[in-house]
Amino acid sequence: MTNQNNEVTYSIGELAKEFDITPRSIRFYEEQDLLSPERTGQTRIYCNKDRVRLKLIQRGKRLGFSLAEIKNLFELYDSNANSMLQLEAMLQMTEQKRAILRQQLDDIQMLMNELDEVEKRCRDELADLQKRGS
Amino acid sequence: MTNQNNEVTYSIGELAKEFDITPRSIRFYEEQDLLSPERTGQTRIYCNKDRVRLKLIQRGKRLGFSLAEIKNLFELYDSNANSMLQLEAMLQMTEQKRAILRQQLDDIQMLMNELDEVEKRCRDELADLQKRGS
DNA sequence: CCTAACCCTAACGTTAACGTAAATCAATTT
DNA sequence: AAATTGATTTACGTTAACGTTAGGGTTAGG
Repeated sequence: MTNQNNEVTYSIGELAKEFDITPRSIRFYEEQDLLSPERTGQTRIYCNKDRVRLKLIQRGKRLGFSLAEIKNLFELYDSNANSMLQLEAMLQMTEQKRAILRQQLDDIQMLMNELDEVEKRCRDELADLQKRGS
Repeated sequence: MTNQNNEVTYSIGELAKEFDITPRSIRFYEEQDLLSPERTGQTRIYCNKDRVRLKLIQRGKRLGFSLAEIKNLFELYDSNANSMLQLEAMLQMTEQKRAILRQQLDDIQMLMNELDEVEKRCRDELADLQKRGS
């Protein structure tokens, strides 16, 4: 659907289906101030910004971030800091998040290497079995 | 300390301090079958393998894995599969985990890009303020 | 002998992120 | 008109990963 400004809108059910989550979750995110959809009477109307946010929420969760941290990132992104102090605080925040991401990159790299080993051992065993078997 | 085989051992307190967690957590991991330390009477004695596992647990948690998934990875690694079926199941598992890690890599890349943007906007603002201020 | 610093078990409490159930309302469909 | 479909609020239930408290044992030092 579209609203009065000809923007695309979504119902809670549509978004739930698209992102494979329940309406309950979407309402919960709103309760936690991660979303703030319009209303038509009682029913919620989601715009494209809300949809993008849902995507970001999923991404954050895949990285093991809590909803509070994700909200924090939203505020970082939306923030219109105007004082030097605020701006410097923001730079600190971005650097902090960056550190976490770097750590995760390291972690992933190491885990991948281990998976390589497991897989190699596994393939060796398989080859061995086939040799014996034939 | 060292045990009868001249291997290095640790008390629960030492490991707790080293990894900056509580003894409670370490005992909980044992309850969940992620650790299985020796005992001397009632008190737990941890060897180097246990220490390594704790490191892996931390890493898994940083990536947002549940303790059950981490245990799963341990089993993957320790497993001495011998049948073709088991081996193929293991290869499936490693590929599955790999897919998750690839997804996380993508997620991290995108988040990093966004942080870049936030930071850039921030620096521009700061430069602007300083120009005005001087 | 007493205290401090460790260790232990047992068991209830807590927080995050929803799940689930009940009761209601509005718009279609049959 | 009755029933289905999809929305709403309210509120209690659930799971994971510990935190916390209570009660008790043992070894080193003063």
